[in-house]
Amino acid sequence: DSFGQPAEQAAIKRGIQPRDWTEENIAHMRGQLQRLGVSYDWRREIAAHRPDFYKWDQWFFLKMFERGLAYKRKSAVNWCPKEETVLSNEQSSGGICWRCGTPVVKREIEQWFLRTTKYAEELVEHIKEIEAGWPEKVLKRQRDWVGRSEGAYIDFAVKQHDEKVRVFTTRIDTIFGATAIVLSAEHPLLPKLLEGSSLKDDVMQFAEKAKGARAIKTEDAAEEEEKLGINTGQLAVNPFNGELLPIWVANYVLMDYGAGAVMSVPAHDQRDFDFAHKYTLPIRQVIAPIVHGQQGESADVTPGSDQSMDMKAAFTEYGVLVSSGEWSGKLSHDAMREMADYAAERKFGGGAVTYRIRDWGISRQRFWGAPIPIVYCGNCGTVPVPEKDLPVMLPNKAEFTGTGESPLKNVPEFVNTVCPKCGRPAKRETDTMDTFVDSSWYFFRYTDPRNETMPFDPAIAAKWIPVDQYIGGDSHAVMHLIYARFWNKVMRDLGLVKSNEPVKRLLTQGMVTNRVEGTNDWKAMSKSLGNGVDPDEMIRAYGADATRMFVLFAAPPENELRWSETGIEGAVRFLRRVWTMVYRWRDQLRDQLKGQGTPAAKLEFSDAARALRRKTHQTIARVTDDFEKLDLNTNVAALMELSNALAEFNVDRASASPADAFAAREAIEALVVMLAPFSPHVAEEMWEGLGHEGGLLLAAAVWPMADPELARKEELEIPVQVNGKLRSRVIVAPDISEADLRALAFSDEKVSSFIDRNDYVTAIPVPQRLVNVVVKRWDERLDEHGFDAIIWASGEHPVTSNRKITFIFKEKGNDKRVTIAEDLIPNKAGDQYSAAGQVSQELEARGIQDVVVTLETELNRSVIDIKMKGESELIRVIKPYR
RNA sequence: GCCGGGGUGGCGAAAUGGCAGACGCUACGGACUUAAAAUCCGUUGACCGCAAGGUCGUGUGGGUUCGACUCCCACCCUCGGCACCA
Repeated sequence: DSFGQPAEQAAIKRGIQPRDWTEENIAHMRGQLQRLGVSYDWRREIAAHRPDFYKWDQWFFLKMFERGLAYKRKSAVNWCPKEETVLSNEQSSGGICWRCGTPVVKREIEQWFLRTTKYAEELVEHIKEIEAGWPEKVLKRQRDWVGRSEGAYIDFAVKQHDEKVRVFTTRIDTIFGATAIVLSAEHPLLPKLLEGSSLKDDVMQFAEKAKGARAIKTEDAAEEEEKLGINTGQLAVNPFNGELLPIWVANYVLMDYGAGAVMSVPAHDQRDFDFAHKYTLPIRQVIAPIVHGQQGESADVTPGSDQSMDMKAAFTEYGVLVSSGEWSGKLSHDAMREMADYAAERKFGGGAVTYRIRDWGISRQRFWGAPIPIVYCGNCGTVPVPEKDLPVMLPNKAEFTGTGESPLKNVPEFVNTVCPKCGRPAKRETDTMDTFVDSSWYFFRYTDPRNETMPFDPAIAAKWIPVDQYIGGDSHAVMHLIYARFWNKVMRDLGLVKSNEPVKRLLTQGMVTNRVEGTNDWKAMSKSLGNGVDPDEMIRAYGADATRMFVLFAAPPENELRWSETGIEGAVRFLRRVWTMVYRWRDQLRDQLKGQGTPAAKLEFSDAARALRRKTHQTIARVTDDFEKLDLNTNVAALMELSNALAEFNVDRASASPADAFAAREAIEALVVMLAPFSPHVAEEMWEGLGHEGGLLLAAAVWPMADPELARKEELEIPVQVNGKLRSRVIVAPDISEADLRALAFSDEKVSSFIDRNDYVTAIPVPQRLVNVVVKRWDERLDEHGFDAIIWASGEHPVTSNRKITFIFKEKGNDKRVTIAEDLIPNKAGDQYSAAGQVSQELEARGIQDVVVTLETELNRSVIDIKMKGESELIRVIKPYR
């Protein structure tokens, strides 16, 4: 993306030609990227400023021109009246010329536009095709940028004129509350309406002033500006009720959105409300909030009256219509639909969709961009340059004065040409294209970079496009990424691509920022701020591999990375450790490396070797998966873990047995291969060190495959919680059943120590993860369930070594204790049932329903289950036999 | 003002609703060294305890859940975007 401002600025400042400056930079950066080992396919390098590329910018322009997608119209630019030049937004910041301090004015000049508005609907609609792969924050900003909004147009007839004022509203349901019509200062109808009016001069003067004020307001967020207006003295007719409304002109109505005019409904729009307050226009409430079926009162409120005091702000929500003729009593949403239909039937309006997106102005009064391929002929007018004459070449040299005018204007060989139609002398367009034009489609050119007859061959592009993964900063969330989507749709309609969207997955990469010296600000590195870090210096100090690894390890890619060199030593150390292992172990692993070792199937692996192999295969699986998700930082962490595991698996053992050697070789080879994407140079060296010299380069080696069988854990250490707090751990087989896991938790000694004799206990086993033993007091638990009585398990613990169980009920609000079951000895099957049965009976006798009691004895424990009403879960009293 | 992202040790950061702090940096202690650097070993969320161990802890307050950094509600702070879009 080599066209644009910086090259031209350098030309102005240093008297160097943009082309030379640009080519120098490209060469420099190419060198840096290569030194970093970034493996692009350099045969596909392209640059926007080279004629074989910008020729196609021009070609696309011509195609759009043919189809009416490129057109010219007058449009405002920032203009310094003293220097008579166009200023960029930055140059006119604060409303004054950056050089001479003269107040900036808006000036209308002819400019070229691309009709992005034609694709407004698709730009919203097709979001659903990409939303799975794009960050929500980007999609949100794109939706806002397009700014689709549904509403209605309404035409208001102007009294005593044969004219209509059209307004757009999203709240047609409030139309009975309209108390004025407000036009933009730039409204084209304004002069006509004022003809012959005594107010003409005053109003036009106001309009001029309002326009001027707007011009000065540049991007330096004009503070909440006061709403100013003037009554034109004209009246408009509300088509819904025939009411006459005064027509005003005001500074807060934008010409280039909707219809350039609004109906003012002070009661239900905050801006209209503010305006009405200032100019004491009536405020009439026609929407009432829906409150418990009650409908609010409607009221005509004039400022100063009691009612207007009540209303501190507009009520902008939906509600119920009041004082709205036949629509009174309807809900906003129904009314909106019906009223739009009503207007359509009577032909004074109807439902409509508007968009906030504007056509894309691509004219730049600059040198360093693709010339717009247009010729102006005194005879034939605006004539497109024929395709065969492309590219329209930028001249090699120009004068850079920095006055703000296109330097092309002062290159006669460029400007003077002949008309392609009639052959008479003619002049070229001297504006060049916005650089976003280049960036809108450059990646398509990668697929077919040297094509001389087309921008790219559709058949070749079809293999690559849509892009699987696009990476860019979120500063491009709207401009570039909207234009690229627009361009894709244009190309689709030209038959060049099939898909609606150019990019399936988008990663918005975070900036690498650095402190700006002398401040506390962290800003993206840049030359002008002097906070850059030279990659070459990093490479010199730490090497390309450690630099790469550190940057990828330090934070996830979408985070901002605040630059700091503390930490990069860690990457150096890590690589050095792996390096040392490779060269220290290569002799012990020699047979394995030569492929002469015993095959794995015939080897007996020790526990440690099996553990190492497990780690190896787990790491392969994790790294492979994390690459797919672009979780590169955790990816590096995984490699470090494998390296740590290898270091623990020490070298003497590796030399001791073929099985250990096998495991070590497997681990270290996998590690080296997986290291390659991060640190390619050192990995390649290590690969050679592992005995692959003369064979395939590591860059061409096969990515290791994870064997799930080997990655599987042989046993698991399962944490045991009591009431959510970690208390113990048990070692289990990975396929242990829930029941066994539960039993194991109950029998754990540490767990038992948290269980009081009068508690009841249950457990939530989560296979592979943990067990949570829930211990509660019986009374709490029963209370929660609304039982009338409290059970105590008393005397000896419910099932004890002497196997005596005693249940005691304590009635609520009564201290009397009632023993319901005593001396139950669950010994044989029959006894169990009778014991359980006895408890059930007693419970029922006391009016406690829905309780199922079972009693079971297992090898080393006894359990009483009591099933509470409405619960599937068992509450257990449990005690292991001693 | 509206919209969006984010708030976890001294720092960068991990954690399909299931052991908070993986991995690394820093710092501290130790080994090696005449010494330093490098390297290696150990400690490193806070608090209590000689220890075993315990208590607290993911911005704040509530909620859901056997269980919440993770889900829900309200609020605070912060970064970013938009800012008269009818």
